[in-house]
Amino acid sequence: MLSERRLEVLRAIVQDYVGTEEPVGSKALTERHKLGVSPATVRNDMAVLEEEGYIAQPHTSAGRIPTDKGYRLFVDRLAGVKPLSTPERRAIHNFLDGAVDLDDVVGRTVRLLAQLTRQVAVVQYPSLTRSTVRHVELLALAPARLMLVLITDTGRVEQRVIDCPAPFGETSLADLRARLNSRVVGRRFADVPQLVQDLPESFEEIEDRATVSTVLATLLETLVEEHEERLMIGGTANLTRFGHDFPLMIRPVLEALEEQVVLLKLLGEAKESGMTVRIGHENAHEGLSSTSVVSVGYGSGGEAVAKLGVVGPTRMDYPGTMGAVRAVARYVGQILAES
Amino acid sequence: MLSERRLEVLRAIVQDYVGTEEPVGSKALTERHKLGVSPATVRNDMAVLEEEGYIAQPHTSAGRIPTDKGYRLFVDRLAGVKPLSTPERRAIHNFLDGAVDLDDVVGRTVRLLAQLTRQVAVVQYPSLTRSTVRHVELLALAPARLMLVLITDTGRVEQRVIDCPAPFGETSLADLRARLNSRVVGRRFADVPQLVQDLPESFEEIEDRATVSTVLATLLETLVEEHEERLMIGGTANLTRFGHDFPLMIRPVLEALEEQVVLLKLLGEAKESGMTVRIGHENAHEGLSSTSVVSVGYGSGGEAVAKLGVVGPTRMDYPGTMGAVRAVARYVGQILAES
DNA sequence: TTTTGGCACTCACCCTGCCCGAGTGCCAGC
DNA sequence: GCTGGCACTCGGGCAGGGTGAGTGCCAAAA
Repeated sequence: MLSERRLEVLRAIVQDYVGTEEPVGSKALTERHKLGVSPATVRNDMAVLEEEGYIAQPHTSAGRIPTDKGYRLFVDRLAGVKPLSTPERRAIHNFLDGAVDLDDVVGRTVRLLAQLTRQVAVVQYPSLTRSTVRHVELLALAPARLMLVLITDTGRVEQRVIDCPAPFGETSLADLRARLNSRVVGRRFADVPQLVQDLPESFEEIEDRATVSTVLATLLETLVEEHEERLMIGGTANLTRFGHDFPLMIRPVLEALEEQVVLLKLLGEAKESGMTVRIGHENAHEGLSSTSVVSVGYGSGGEAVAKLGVVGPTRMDYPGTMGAVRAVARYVGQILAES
Repeated sequence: MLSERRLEVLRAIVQDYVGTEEPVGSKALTERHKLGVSPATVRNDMAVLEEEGYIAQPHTSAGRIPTDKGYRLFVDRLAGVKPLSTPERRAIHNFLDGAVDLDDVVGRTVRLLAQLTRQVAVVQYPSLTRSTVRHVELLALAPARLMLVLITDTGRVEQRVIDCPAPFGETSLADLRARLNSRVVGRRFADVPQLVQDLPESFEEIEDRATVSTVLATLLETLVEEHEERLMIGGTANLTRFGHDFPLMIRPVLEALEEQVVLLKLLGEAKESGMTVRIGHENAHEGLSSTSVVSVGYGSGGEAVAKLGVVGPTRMDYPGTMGAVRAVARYVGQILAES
């Protein structure tokens, strides 16, 4: 177990390194922080911290920098979540109010987060499976061609074109539309499959049954597809503030960010409730091994419908970032609840 | 007027520089290209080309690199558009077939373009004003709250929540929906304003008129808003291949790419028909002064509904890039026409 | 008039050796 | 257990010399 003072030294190292981006030595530490001990003592403490794997030296005779393990300890035990300042809070409101639709909300959120944290922001669209159905619309584009439009309570709209096996009358269409809606509106998407499974049988005409089956198949497919998970990223220009070695770091990170699958997995791995911080190599993806990901769920009610977060260098201001991420998530939740 | 051989020298310089990314000297030129003259002659030609502003030296006693003006001449007079190879053509088809909706088409296109050109790809969503109306849907979310859903022939879907001044009956709603659709379906969005301007008067109830006005106002607003112009970008990881000085270049470019407004203006400035190539400082935006933008319109019919293109270093393979951009645009047009 | 070979010149780049200073580890003393 | 002192290490910055690609110019050849 590390003594109180050693923890204090670690905290000081993390704070200084985050601020200066340079390895921090014992002398500088005692000057900037009131530790009440001499550099020599700090050196001894540092030696212990290094032995335990919390800090490391880039090379002999350089200062120390925190390791992933060091940041982990810092986040878990040494740092709180810094609440936002009033201007920042006001900025969130100003920025997010006045969004006209879901795309707009997500777009604004991503820009806001990027600006606030000065890092790369990632915002997931509300998940279909955790939303409820607001309306299902069926339009005849041609006699044997339908368009299915799904609208969720979170404002998300999905559409698919369906090629039907046989022409489908306007009456049957209205009928199907009505039955479909009466069954699923207000229900959660996750429950939809079992709510509609007997629909085809309730139609008399054989051709109609076939068409109904096709429609339902498309509907269900729309619900389960991985494609349903969309997200938006922004603030990639902040990658250039990664540090002096950014030319080396930036490429794998950009590549990882381009792979939506990777990002979705990243967010998916985060805890369902509360904030998640994944530091450096804790991230499964190779290219992100020198980044940290701070993510949190957001939603209109108590329940999270999706996640959002930021990706930045492991050397980031954790308290501030966590504060911004949490504040934004809360307010986006409110916005969604209102619309 | 430059002699034939001097043009040939310029072409050789551009080709070599694009390939090697290094200033090209007279000796290397005569070795790699069969110019039929000695290095000394080439040197004289280079001196002339430099005087005319087509090439420049980074510093005394280095080779020459093309200037923006040099690239311009190269693109206009010296280079054709390189047709794609069969595998590339097949890749386009494989990649783009099987897209389920418009988002998917745009997303795949952007990834495809980025991969093919190894540069940053930008794809604009089909413009609303140039599309035709496929359907207008009005849903009652609450007695005095409607959702307006617009569907275009290009598969684009826009929605807006409308707060009405007064409750609106289901009958009136159906009535409005029917009238709206009968007037605008199949028409171009640009024509919608004048097609619906007299709608409010045709309703008897005063309250209904107010609501109808509100709905129409929202509808028209949706059409004209700058917000209607959406786009998607991808392949930003390719920025890391910008050249040795990429750390300096990448930030302004990333910043410019984050500003959708900038990109929209960029595409907007391009010619309506045919391919547009803007080289270096020809781009209005400061941050893009060392990039070139190759863009072209695409659409389902003969008419362009939106544009797509790539952003890359001025030192790019123009013939290849132009070939890829054109080929992709053509095929996306086909896809849209089919759906 | 144009092309060519020759020649002196100019830099960017690389390698080397050097010094400097920040930072360390260790040890003896408090 | 803390502190001050001291020798040691090593990265970074700076100056200097060599190298080579590339140039401009000029006189001779085509």
